[in-house]
Amino acid sequence: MNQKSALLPLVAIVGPTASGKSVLGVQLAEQFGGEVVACDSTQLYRGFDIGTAKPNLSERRGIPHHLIDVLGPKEEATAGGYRQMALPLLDELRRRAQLPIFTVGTGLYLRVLLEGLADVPQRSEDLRVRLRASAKDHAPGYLHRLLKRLDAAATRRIAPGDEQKLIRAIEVCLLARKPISEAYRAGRVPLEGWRVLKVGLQPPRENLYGRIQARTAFMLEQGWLGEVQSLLAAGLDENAKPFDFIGYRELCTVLEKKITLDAASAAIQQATRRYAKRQLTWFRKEPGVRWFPGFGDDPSLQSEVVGWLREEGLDTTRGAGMRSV
RNA sequence: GGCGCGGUCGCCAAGUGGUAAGGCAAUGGUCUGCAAAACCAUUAUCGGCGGUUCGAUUCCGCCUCGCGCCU
Repeated sequence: MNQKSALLPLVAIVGPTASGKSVLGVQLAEQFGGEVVACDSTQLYRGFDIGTAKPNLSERRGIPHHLIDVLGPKEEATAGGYRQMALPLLDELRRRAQLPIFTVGTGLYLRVLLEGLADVPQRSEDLRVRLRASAKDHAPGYLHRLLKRLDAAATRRIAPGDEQKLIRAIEVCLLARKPISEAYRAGRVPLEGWRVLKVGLQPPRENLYGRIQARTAFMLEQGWLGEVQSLLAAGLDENAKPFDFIGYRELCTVLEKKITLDAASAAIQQATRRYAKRQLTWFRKEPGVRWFPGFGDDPSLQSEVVGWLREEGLDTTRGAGMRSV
């Protein structure tokens, strides 16, 4: 990293879905002269707008938003891929003296951005297909035993039933021709040159669940079902990755007349609650977060956040609060 | 009013005279390239009262609630 460049501030807003990260992000961008960077595995995809809660143009209030709509439905979002897109973007924002404000729904992506990734091969769909096939041909526990032969240390950290993680570990061992735990020991290259300020939104659980209910209804009013219909009408494969996002599968089922819209709505709310719960579990362990107990669209919470960021040395007097700290 | 069937965790649902499967949900957690994913853990004393019994959720009686049928 360039040692001569000053340490610049970077804001990351973490919190569960529907906690108001996007609204707060725009607010902070206006106050401190910044731009919003989505850190969300689903907002990456073009065409999947309503269900992924992308802020629309008027909600963006003229603030540039990045890393939204950058993938087509057939492309694969990955944590490493996200980092590769985010790093040059950060360079650009640094050059333009804009405060980067990440709205983080996908905790893994933020961690990978900040801490880096071990130098190991990417996923290989071919190899995965073969591994899954031979797992079917063998007795249960095959993948677990296979990994144990390749890397006993790694096996201890993965549950025998977690096929997804077993396959990834096996894949890395085979492709890298060395144990994955050895590759991990070599360390990773963290993000440098930025001082990361993490703002955590933590509204009371019951209120959050209420928001989820209201937002689901609102999304449906906004024409979510129609969005799904036109995606399918445009010829998109229903098996494309983004259709796995919360709600899209359910709404496909509604279009097939297999369930009612009300049933879909209930299922969507439930899936969203569970997702929020997992996010909270993840973020609770995120180091260095300054937590605020409420929603990002609450003006009093917003001013608390602004106050905290000022204390941390951010500058609101100019558009670009890019004073070195 | 009578007859029949049935009341097992928030929901669905097995089951046995010796102290209650499973699924879903919920909650907690794990996670270095599918993460809005995947996985792991935890959660009941069987409608109420009494009887029989060494021991009943399981057998008997009464009560209660639900469903169906009949008059």
